[in-house]
Amino acid sequence: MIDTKQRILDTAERLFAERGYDAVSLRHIIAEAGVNLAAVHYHFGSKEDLLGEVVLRKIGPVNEARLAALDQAEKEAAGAPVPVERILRAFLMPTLSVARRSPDFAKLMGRLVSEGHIERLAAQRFRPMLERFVPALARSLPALTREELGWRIYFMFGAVSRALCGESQIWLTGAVDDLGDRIQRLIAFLSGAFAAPPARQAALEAEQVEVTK
Amino acid sequence: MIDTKQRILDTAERLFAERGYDAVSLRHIIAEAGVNLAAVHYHFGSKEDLLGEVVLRKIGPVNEARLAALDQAEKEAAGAPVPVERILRAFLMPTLSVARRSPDFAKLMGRLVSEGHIERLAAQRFRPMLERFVPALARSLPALTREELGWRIYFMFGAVSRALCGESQIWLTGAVDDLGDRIQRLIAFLSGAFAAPPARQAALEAEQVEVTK
DNA sequence: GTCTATACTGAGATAGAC
DNA sequence: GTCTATCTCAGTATAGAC
Repeated sequence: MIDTKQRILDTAERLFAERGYDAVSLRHIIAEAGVNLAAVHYHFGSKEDLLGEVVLRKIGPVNEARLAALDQAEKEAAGAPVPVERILRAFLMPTLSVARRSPDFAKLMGRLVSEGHIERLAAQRFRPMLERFVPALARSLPALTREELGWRIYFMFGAVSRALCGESQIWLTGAVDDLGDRIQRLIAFLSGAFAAPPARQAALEAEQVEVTK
Repeated sequence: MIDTKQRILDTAERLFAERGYDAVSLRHIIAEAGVNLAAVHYHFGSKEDLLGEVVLRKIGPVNEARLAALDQAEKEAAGAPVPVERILRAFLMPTLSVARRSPDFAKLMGRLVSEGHIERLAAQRFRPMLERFVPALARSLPALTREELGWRIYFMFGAVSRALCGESQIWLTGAVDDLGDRIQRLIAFLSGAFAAPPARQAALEAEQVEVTK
């Protein structure tokens, strides 16, 4: 078959999205795709590289939509700093858009972010997008040092991954579980988080709570 | 040996903390502990259950310290709602305290949180602590519905896990990497996040950014 | 260049002897 | 309680057919 590679990619994407990376073996994939095990390694090299190609194929359009949304927001701001919430919307709404079409993929993305795979897998695809968003945020948040902002963005990804792949809130029961709602709540959460005054360095040594072993 | 179980626990804790759950095989553990492979399954049932016992053993004192710190904060508040930042300190400082003594364990905790293992493993150990912290937060944040607060706490854990186990910030170079600093920054970040006004439900349908496939 | 068949190593788990 | 032997299943590597 000339489309062996495509069939592997499509099947892998579906299975990874449905059940997660670790839970899906290459043998599951090849069985459903109707190809040989070694073909996977021939075309992709390894299971992790296969995951990488699955992700990269989807992440490109998302990041382009993010950049387009940021362009639009900056045009509307007409030279003034773009409100943080507006920047966050530009960043998160394309995710929601993709998630609506393939909800499982959003879960996979969340899982990959939380497991730290994304940074390694898609660094080159994220960089151009981040190189626009980080300065935009920096402009809108002049009170933050670059370092402080960097950490906040880092923390942000943790919260984003929860919004994307989270399912069980052990302390809540029977909560409505619409991804759109979650993203809205996330944007409110992050807007406040970025707007917070920077950490006081002096506070570090101030308090020492000891855990008695 | 009568201390086979202890030796397995101690060795597993060290290796899991140093290299992560997935990266450590039972065969690594038994080799270093000098016990038989089947002994692990006899005493713990499975690798995951072993991880559970390792975590539970450490998490108890941390949560007790958290509760004690919250008690102290409430005493100081003398009946008034405790400031959110104070509650966050009560929650996060014991983590820092443990992390200072065993930095690798903090990383393991962060990893487990981000992978969603913690909720399942330590639900019963977290519940009593959360049943104090959630109402305390609710009192200090009357503008938030219980649901909104629940999601914010959920998002919080995502950010916490990044602070605990994060290492590489792909868009920053040469950042100082002290865990105490990270926690301080995290507290500032979360203080703002919790204080943010609640998400407007109406906003959900307002904006539709399409990703052109 | 593509793909198949098969083998290799290491993982977690288990049955049963002692 | 402990240990040997073995099972199934994973990801990976390679030789060779087309």
